[in-house]
Amino acid sequence: MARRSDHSREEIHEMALSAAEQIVREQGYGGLSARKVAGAIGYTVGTLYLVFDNLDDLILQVNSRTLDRLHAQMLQEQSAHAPARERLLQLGHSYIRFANEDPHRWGMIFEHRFPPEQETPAWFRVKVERMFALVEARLEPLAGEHSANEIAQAARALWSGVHGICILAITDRLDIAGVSSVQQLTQFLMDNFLDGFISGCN
Amino acid sequence: MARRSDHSREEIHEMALSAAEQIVREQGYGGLSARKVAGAIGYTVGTLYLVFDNLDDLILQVNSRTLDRLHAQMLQEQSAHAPARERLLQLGHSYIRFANEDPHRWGMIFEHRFPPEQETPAWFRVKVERMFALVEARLEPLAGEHSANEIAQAARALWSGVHGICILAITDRLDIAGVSSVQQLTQFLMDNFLDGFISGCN
DNA sequence: GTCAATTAATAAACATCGTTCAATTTAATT
DNA sequence: AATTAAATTGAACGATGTTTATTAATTGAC
Repeated sequence: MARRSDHSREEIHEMALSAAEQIVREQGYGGLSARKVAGAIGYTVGTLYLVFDNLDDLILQVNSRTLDRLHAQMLQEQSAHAPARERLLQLGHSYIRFANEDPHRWGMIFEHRFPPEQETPAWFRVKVERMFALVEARLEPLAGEHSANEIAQAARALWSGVHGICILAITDRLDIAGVSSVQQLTQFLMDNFLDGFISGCN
Repeated sequence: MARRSDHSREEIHEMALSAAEQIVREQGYGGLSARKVAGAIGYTVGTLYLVFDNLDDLILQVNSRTLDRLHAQMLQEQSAHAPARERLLQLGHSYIRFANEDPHRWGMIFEHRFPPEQETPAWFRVKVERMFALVEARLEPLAGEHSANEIAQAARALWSGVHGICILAITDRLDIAGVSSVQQLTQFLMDNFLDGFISGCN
């Protein structure tokens, strides 16, 4: 096994992903290109294709790591002994903080379209599911007599809502400015939804 | 004023927008290119740049028309004499139906990023605002003693939620299939949010 | 009716993009 | 040292957005 440089295939793989992440952070999804990534790690384009199937593959792996970091941050920022409702709010705030600290990297998860007629990879869905599971877990102790199905539905509805606020705010489609306004709007959505869902008056 | 063909500048403008809309409908945002649009109307790329500043300009104008159609459809599908709460639900269903009937054209409104350091055009914000205004109007009679500010916030929170469900469903990030499931989830979100907001128990 | 001025439209060019692949350089094996 | 196999390159291909010099057609003046 001859190799010209000091980098193994795995090292190049890792270097490329890191370089791509930095490019996306600074220049966004649209600023990412194979040649930029290759240049940043001191190789040529051809080498990238030894390690990735294509750019979509590379992007997918960057997105995978972003989803992992997001999940880890949401987990870590939970204060273990707080009441469930507060922890639910914390999840929302974590999500928004994450998106706001690195909007391009977060955004690429949703900007990137899978090639036509190639469906979303199963492992990708799992990582999204994992996030809903976090919400479900905090929702459960609040759900009273709601069925498991309803809890699952509530988690999806609520979290889609948080995501909706987040993406509209970051892409400047809501006319609100600053993170705190977004946090506030999210809290408003969650508070009212939870009041309704917990149904203090049924 | 010499002209070679039978088409005025305005006609070419209109033809290009129509062609672009069809391309986007069939092939999505990523399938749109200046040469495709030019070819579809029997001209070359150069001609397009006589009529549009650049591709971003063309896309912006397509998006503008999509927002207009969306707004018109939401208005038209309101049954005038239904109670406010039902009309609110109708707005949500209209939105989802619209997105589902032409997901690519709807999606481009949100996929397209304005060039860096060029902020969102004011008229674009107005058209988005106009949609929130529709929601606010239906929310008002339900809002009881809530302030105008709270109503505005509720409209934004609620509609971001509907949008979030819609975009996650269409980009296949929610594991739900079919329009009716999306409608159902939306109704679930709205019902619970409204129950909370109207605050039957304060 | 002819000519000049003006505009419509094109075709070619540029830099960049994703992707492929024959050619080359390096290291390991014999 | 010669052979073999892998690592890496660089050039090529077609497509992209955008610009511009050139060509073609029409108008207005005489």
